[in-house]
Amino acid sequence: MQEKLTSSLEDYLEVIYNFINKNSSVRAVDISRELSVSRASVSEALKRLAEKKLINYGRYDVISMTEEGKKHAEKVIEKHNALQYFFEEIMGLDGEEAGQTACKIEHIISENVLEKFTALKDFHKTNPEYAEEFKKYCREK
Amino acid sequence: MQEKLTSSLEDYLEVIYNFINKNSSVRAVDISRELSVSRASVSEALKRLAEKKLINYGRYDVISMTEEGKKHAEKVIEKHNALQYFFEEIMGLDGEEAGQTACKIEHIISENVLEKFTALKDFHKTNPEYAEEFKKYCREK
DNA sequence: ACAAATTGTTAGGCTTGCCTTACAATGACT
DNA sequence: AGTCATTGTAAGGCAAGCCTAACAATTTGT
Repeated sequence: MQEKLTSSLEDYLEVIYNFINKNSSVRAVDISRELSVSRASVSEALKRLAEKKLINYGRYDVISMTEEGKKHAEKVIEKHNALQYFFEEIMGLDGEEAGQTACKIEHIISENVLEKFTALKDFHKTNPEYAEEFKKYCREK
Repeated sequence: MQEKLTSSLEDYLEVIYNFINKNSSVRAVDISRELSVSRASVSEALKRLAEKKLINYGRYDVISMTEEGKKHAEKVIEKHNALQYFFEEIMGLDGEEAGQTACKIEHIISENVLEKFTALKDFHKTNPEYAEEFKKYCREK
């Protein structure tokens, strides 16, 4: 079901999802600003996402997401969050770099790897002493 | 010093480096087989790497690496190894998936993130009980 | 040494993803 | 309603990366 998307299209989808959830709608120009690309590029991306039936969209039309699109976006965001937690809370990177790194890796990891990161997060939450020990180790170097 | 390269060019560089170190020479066709791309694509990539002064190469010529090229390749390989260790020994993925994942992420992470992964590896080697605990946790789920 | 196989290059094509420029549609203000 | 700013689209261009097909150079085998 989950068709493979390019990193770029996943980025667009993610932004659309987040915007709709926050403000209940998105305009092409919002996406363009968020991703720092031209409005023309957004236009193209929307066309491609609509072709793949991940969003509902027609010329000058309101943007909405299909179920398929939502599912896909949620999966990407889930990966993002697991990675962000890992890099920030476990590896001790600052939020900025953790976020940037998560943004790139989220398009790469498989379902299986996501599960591992999620497990690691759960493990860390129930056993915070292990990560503490690692951070101490880093400081002492 | 370290000029930015695309993931693709880093892959070529890595293969060239590994081949030369193993067999003392590389041919375009070796690279083509290793990366599963056409010989034509290799030709283009070699031209681009030579332009960037990472390899020494001319028409029908032997391929050798410049100091700059070696340094860059070694850095990528260092990232690869740190990631491979992480995914295989710490996260418990099988070697195959650990390798594939490392291959993609190696092009993404910063020097800083590399250092973290390296530290985690050292930490894990001196304190194997922490990772053991995590693996146990995974098994019990 | 010469034919056959292998290897490397070139040319031309395709897709993705970006850009700019110019134009079309929409919205907001008076 | 008319004007102006904003927003969206279309057209045309560019680079990276890949491809195939045809051709050139090199190597191999006898």
